[in-house]
Amino acid sequence: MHNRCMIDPRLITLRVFARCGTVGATAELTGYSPSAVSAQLRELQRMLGMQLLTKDGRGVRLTATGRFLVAGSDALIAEWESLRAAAMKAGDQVQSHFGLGGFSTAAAQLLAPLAATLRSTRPLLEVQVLEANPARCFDLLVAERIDLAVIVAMQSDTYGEDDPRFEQTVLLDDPLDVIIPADHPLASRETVTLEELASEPWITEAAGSTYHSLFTAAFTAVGVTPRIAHEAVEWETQIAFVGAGLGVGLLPRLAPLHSAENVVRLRITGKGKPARRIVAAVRRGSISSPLIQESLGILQTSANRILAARPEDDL
Amino acid sequence: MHNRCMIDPRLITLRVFARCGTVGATAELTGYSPSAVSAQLRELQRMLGMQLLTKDGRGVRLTATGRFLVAGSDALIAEWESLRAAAMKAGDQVQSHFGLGGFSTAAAQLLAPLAATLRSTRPLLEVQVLEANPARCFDLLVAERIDLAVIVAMQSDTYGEDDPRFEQTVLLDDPLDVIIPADHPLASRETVTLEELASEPWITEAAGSTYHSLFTAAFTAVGVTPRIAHEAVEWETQIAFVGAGLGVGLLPRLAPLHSAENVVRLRITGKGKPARRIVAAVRRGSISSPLIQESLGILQTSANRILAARPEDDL
DNA sequence: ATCGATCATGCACCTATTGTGCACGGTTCT
DNA sequence: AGAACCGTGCACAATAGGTGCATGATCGAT
Repeated sequence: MHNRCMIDPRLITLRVFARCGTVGATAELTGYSPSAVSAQLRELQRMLGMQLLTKDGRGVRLTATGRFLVAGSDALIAEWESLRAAAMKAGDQVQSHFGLGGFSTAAAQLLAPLAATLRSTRPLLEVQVLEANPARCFDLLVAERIDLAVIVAMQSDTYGEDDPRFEQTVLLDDPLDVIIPADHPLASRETVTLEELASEPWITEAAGSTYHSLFTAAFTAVGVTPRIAHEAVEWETQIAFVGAGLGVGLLPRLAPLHSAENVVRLRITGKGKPARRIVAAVRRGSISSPLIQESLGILQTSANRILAARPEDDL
Repeated sequence: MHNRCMIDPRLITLRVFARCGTVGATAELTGYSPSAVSAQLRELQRMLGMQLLTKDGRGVRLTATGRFLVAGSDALIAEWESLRAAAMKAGDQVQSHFGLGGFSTAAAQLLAPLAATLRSTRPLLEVQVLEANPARCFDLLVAERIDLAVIVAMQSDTYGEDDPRFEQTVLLDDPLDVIIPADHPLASRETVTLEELASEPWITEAAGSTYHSLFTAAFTAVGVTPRIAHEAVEWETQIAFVGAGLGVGLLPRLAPLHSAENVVRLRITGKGKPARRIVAAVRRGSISSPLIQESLGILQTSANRILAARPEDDL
């Protein structure tokens, strides 16, 4: 937790609060206790001589001044990250701690190799990996709990693609496959189109959950409205449902099917080739840091290796 | 000492160290003990994972990385000052502490009225005034011990007129007068030229001291090389020397002659009208802060009042 | 060459900041 | 009315961060 420095940690806490709106959630995200967050915010106001928060029902809310300060602090944070990165580069220095974040399949296939490589090339560096969904990864970046995140790009309602707080780099596009029961009439095919599966009962994530938008986007692209029969939270569960003959589903190429019985994975053809875009995100300004640069290189290498293992028409 | 905040105080300490070069001097300027400064710098290096200092003889010296960091931090500090000022303005907030610095005559004629006015208009604000020479005022600004300084502009070897760390505002030009013994042949005149006094024995500050450059600049402008007979540290002493008939001297209009016996003050005419320029200096970015703005207004008013009391040909 | 001056730093110690855990009061929803 | 939730105040504990003194290293002057 030594990462929170240089810029007063209380300001970082305020930024996290601005994101999640309650003291409790801020505490959870920053790793402090609620009382600590409360005390920090109070102290910050006292120190700056500004009223940043107002009572609002049973919670608290940012004042106009508070929102102004948070908005303006983006540039300040970026300035510092940039200076730090430049100094690290100029001085050929090494940092001691590096926090990584990512979702499960990314963690397995991209972050794990990255961590392993870094561990061998930089033995002094203590690498910490946190598994978290994309939205939380952004939160953790803001909270300075992690320094680099590998996530699925999504037009989140809270974090845009060009958010001034981050810089994002595309690593690879991960196509979505169809999984169907082994005894399904189409199971012997190599490829299918979504149109062919339009009338099937679909299994997906709950609406509003992390990757649900991938599902809807895929069908929107081809103008088909699927019938959602079942909902699952984990890929594993979804696979099991498909194996039990409850319906069909979409599964990203990177998500392993393991040796699931009774389930077949088919590539999707047709005009809409659904895919999820996997990107690396860092705090704005920090991208020129040598460690970040090296990490992005390693990630890109892993991504390229994955791409190289695919049939050409899939790239 | 709550003023040092937001940006890690250790970085401020590093900046002060970069200015004065030794741990001891940094300690004196910042108000810490030498051990504290040493510990801070050590901790800063550990935290950033950068080597900022190297042993150099019996002292320490900045590494290239250290210099880089210090240079880059100018923009960071300015960014924060700017954000803070904007937030104060946007939120119509008040700060609780305000540090002023200036040299003696400025303190008497400009800072004292300013402090008095602020005390009445903003009773909650605790104003602290520090008397210090211009170079030290800049140091104190960097060290964040003061927020505004009223000084004599000078082409210092360490702080230039367009230093990226400060913003300066001209308040007024304070002409230099000649003081001569009352029994001097020229004492009955209203005005003199420096050429007329070229052969007189001059009394001045010690070479290298704060305002000595004013003296040399005045004579350089008219191409005369004065004979320096005596040296004094304080204006009072200089006046006493003149009163004792030891020679003649230059005295800024703002410096009071009190009721010194045997001494006459004469205006200087001729092509070179020597003057010292009095300016207000603040940390870059902070100039748009409401409190700074109000202070500058008050100072300008005081300055205008002083100017208005002068004969027209002297403005 | 020696002695004193200067400078940075380590150590013992102390203080004050800043964290946690728990209890409490206010607010909203049912 | 009651339950759930949210923020905050308080006692207490840990730790960051300060001072003062002693020490070692280096430089300059005698």
